[in-house]
Amino acid sequence: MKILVIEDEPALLESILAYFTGEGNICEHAADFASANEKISLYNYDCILLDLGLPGGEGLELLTKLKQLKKRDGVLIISARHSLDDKLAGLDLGADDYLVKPFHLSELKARVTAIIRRKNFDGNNVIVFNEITVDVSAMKVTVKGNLISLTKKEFDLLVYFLSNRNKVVTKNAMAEHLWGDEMDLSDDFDFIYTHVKNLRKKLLEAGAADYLRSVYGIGYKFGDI
Amino acid sequence: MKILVIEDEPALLESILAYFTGEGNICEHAADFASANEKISLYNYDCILLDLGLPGGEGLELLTKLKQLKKRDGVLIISARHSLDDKLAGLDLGADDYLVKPFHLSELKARVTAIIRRKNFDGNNVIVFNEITVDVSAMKVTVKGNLISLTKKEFDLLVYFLSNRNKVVTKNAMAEHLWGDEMDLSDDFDFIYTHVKNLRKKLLEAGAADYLRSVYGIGYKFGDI
DNA sequence: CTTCAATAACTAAAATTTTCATGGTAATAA
DNA sequence: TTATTACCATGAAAATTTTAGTTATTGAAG
Repeated sequence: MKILVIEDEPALLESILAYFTGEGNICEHAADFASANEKISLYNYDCILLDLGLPGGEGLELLTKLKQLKKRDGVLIISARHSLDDKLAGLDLGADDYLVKPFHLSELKARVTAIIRRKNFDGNNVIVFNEITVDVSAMKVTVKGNLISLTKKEFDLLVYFLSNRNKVVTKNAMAEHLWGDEMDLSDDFDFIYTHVKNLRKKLLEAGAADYLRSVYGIGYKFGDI
Repeated sequence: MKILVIEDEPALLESILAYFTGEGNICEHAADFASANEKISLYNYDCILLDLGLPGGEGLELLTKLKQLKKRDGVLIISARHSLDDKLAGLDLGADDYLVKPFHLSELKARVTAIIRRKNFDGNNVIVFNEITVDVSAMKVTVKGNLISLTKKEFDLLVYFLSNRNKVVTKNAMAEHLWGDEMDLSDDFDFIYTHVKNLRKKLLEAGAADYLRSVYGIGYKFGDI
């Protein structure tokens, strides 16, 4: 999953990033209002971790902005104890949850997972698409009931395709989702073809129908044939 | 196991903490209402030891709070003799057991163990998984009926795997469970591999099937092959 | 002092990701 | 139509990352 961490305290930022990256997520971060504002305007995230005490601006404005932009990123407010009012205001402005500092990283993870599941998978952790099922929390994929083994990139790719089923997804969007801002989008990331190929092959070999179509010059469409 | 000790008398708190930590549990503590309230809201514990005579608030409210939060932490009330009514009220509010001061630590431990067993293992103290059985209270593990000897970490690891069988558990989650929040989760704790390896080896040597799979980049999965 | 478990450090092995080379296919324009 | 170009598919090698396995050090318990 793709997560944006907006936090100005370096130590906390680092440990959050290390934790979520270690869990296999794509993480980006912003340490001040301006860069946070830019990130949320330009990109989409599965979940945004928002610390309200930001230098350079009022964190709550970011929530307003998200609403204006009609984005549907999940937002978890990380609040210092004294800013209870901000916290409640944040929920009013559309944040999905809040967490009071200090907290355990596992608690943070649990809440982030809950938000993502609610937003992306209607509260389920299993996506079903014809003969394909994907258990997001257990990282398990079955085709016609048989478990198949995917690498992380293949898995992420499949989840991304499935949460955008029947829609054309651009190569840029895929790259952005799977590699985050480490990826220079001016590069041509041919290696995405390799991952697509490998995923495709494993699905077909397991007996799935050929749901993945390439869209010349744009990207791919995964969905009903 | 993870235990929260809510107690304001320093001497008693210390001895309880020392005792349970010495038993190999992960312990946290709170000495007043506010911090207790925060802890129980944010985190989950296998068992909470709750002394009702707390500065800063009414301890029984914590039970109400737990119920509101739909938490299922075990709760053992540590009651001064005179507060019999509170004690009974506590049981009404969902506490699992009570213990009148003064008490022997061994008595306390026995009750805590009983609560945890009831909550986590459906009243059994034995987890059975194919040819592996784990007696949680006796810390005994058998494979095909033969007793094998595990160290504390190996044992905890096995119990953790078994209570998350067939699910991918991340290295972070394992670290959090086995070492609590003392562990800096932004470190890479390679030594966890050593414990995994030792556990794996002992199980295999005792004739168990190879139930433990590593999940590249994420962690491990213990379960049916 | 000895022993054993926990941790650390390091090397080897394995798995994954990326790069590279090549051939094919679709769009575009002369 | 055909040449040209950009794009996609594939196989395999290379690079990187992650895990396994060894051995050494620390620290506590007996």
